[in-house]
Amino acid sequence: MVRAPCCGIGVKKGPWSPEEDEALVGYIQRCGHGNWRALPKQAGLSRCGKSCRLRWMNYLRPDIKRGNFSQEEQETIIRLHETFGNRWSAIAASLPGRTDNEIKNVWHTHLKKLVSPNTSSREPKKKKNAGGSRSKKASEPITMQLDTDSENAMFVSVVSKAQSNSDFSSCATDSPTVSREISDDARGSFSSDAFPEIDESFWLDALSTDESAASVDLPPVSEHSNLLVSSDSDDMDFWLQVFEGVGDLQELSRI
DNA sequence: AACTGTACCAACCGCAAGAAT
DNA sequence: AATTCTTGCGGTTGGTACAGT
Repeated sequence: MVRAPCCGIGVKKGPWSPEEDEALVGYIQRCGHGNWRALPKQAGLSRCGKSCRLRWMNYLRPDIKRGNFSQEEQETIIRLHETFGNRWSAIAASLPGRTDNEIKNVWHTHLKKLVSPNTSSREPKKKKNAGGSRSKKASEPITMQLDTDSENAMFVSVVSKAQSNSDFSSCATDSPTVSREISDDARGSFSSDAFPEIDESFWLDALSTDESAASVDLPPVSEHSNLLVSSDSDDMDFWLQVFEGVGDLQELSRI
């Protein structure tokens, strides 16, 4: 079968400008994204639909949670990677607000180093930055601490001495509001400068009025837990506790 | 202060699956 | 049933910031 070329000549590539973001967000807010291929033309963008979709899904979506990954999220990724391998979308489905692309990046830049190199069998191929690099941050001593006493007894704390208060904040555990703050900060200049009119209410409105936006809402975490552990009942209790904890944090972060 | 190398992240590319015709 | 179209996914790359020398 012949696949139509994604991007024709004259289609812009590279980083998105604030104006383009604004056009894309504005269009999706008004009309949704029923047809990604037709969207760029209708929105007045010189981008291919694929690029628009990626930008929306990975950055502009209102439910994106930006900022550092909490220890719980990191641990969840590690454990889910044990189950799913490189099925990033499946892992992302269990981490509300996180994108597969972001998880993939975090895995390759941080978490992969935490697990045994032997687990690379799950990764079919890799050609770039295959170790041997002089690490500034991630190669700091890492401790995997199993907490057997606290309420979060099933969490394995992944702690980097250098990252504990830099790369990876403990936002989700320290304060449920911090992730929101980080998210807002991390949205960068366009949301606060180029998009002064887009505030929290905008995203809430977009979520409530745009059915397409609503379609990306993730089902309750507890539903995922059933799927996740269906093949490994030994982990059932673990994941129930993990996702209950994450779910609670998500709820709190919305307050 | 300048240079070099690494880490990080956003974005692109190609493939595959599912939907539509 | 076959073909075409669209979307979604995973792998990979390029640019930038920053730490180390």
